Amino acid sequence: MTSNEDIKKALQSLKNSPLKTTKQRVDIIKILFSEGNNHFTAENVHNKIEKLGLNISLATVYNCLNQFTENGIVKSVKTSCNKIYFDTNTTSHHHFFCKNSSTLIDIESENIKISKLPKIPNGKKLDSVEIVVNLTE
Amino acid sequence: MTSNEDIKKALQSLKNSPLKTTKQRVDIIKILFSEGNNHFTAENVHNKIEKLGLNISLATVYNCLNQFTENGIVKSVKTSCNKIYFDTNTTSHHHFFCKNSSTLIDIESENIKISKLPKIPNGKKLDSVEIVVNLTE
DNA sequence: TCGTAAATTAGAATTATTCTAATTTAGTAT
DNA sequence: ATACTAAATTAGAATAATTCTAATTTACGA
Repeated sequence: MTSNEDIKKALQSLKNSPLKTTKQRVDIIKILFSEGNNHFTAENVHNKIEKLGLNISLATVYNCLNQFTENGIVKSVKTSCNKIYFDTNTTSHHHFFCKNSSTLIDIESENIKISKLPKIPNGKKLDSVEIVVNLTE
Repeated sequence: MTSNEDIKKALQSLKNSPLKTTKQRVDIIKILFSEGNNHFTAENVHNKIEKLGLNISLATVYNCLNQFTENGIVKSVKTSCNKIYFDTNTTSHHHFFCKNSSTLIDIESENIKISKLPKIPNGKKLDSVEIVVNLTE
């Protein structure tokens, strides 16, 4: 799929969500989805915004990314480096995390298999399984 | 194993490490290992210290926990709630994380199995695999 | 076009953690 | 025992990522 199609799809998701279609949100979606599947921190996105000469405050970037996450437009990933990454791949998948370069790389579901899961403790429900394969260089 | 034995073992590890055996470190070890395997944030440990009427600064708690981690006396676990937990279980294992109560529960290695791992990207080395099974209530 | 709830914003606040630099201490050598 | 020195402790400042506040602006249905 070309990045143009990705952008169109994400903009459509935005329209289908209860979120209003503002200039800022459209710009942020264009930045997020212009490179295919990718991982961004709020800071990353804000830097791109500044490079493009756009004017969107960091608070808005955080607001948008959080609301995009709540509405299934992006996914958030917590890593061992205390930063939240936002992932344009919203399918169920896992990650490599390179500790040296603080880089995330997707692991598609079919490339990793769990063959045994422990019993879920009483009174709790399974929410999700997150696998991070940590790498060094 | 009784908690007394756990404490003794941990104090022995401290002696075997290059770290000096200070009153503060001994007190912190006693707190950590008095309940068997457990998970603590630095704040948790500091609260217990205050309840016991001891006087150890939060900075020292952080210093000690980090050095204990470097020296294999405890293990650190990062969770999706941006806090570092310190785990008295230093064996290779995984975790349940309950999002509602921010509680960690150990999953012993034998109770979870990965049967397929993806190819490690070129130029990188496998460091560790972390599995977190997220739960809700 | 208006009205209103939602969005944006700058900057302050918060939270967890680390740093700084002065003081104290542990453990070794004398 | 004593003195020495590197390591440890400490209070408080600093940092970093993120969230909050409250004032202003905007989207969009009536």
